Amino acid sequence: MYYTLSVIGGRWKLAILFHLGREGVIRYGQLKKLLPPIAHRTLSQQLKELQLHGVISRKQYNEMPTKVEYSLTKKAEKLLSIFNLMNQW
Amino acid sequence: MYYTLSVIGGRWKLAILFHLGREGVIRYGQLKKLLPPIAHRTLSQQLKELQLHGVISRKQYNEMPTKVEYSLTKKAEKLLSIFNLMNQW
DNA sequence: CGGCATCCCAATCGATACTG
DNA sequence: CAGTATCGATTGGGATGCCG
Repeated sequence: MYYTLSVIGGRWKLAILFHLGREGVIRYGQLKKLLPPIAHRTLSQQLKELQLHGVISRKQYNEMPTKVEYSLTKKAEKLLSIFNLMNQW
Repeated sequence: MYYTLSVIGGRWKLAILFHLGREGVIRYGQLKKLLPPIAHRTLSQQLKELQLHGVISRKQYNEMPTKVEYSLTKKAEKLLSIFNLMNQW
């Protein structure tokens, strides 16, 4: 319960998870466009925290220019029902 | 969704709602004992915010010494299923 | 007993700039 | 394109003390 809040409780966490849920796989830049006016540093940071909590996964392609894709993990998908309840409330 | 988080997102909000759910009606001092090491000012503040969001109700008795009781509103009871999901997650 | 005001520190987040 | 470092502004909440 407190754990759950610690995972989704950040300023942008819900929005990030929500968009990942809708888009499936998404690149960093795309995500940033969906979330204005989030700051670059802030998005990176929140993504990193979500990774550490194991709710999103990160896939990096070593091309130039860089390409990084994010998606939800299985663990995160179980959160979706909580989001639904929140929406209804 | 963001609204829900804004209501329950405080440092102690979940704990307060949780205890109110278990105890039903509870006095300020009792609640404080259940929540150490919360600061006096902090508890007052969080309770006030919860009131403003309409999830708890406050009943004051004009006795000496003062007596104030808190309880959940109907609105708050609908949150309980969300808490359950969070617990399972 | 419970609420409110004041002061203050720590965590959080944004703006900006540099890196590969 | 994406990540990291630095700095500054904002904010949440803790300590303390006064009030009815």
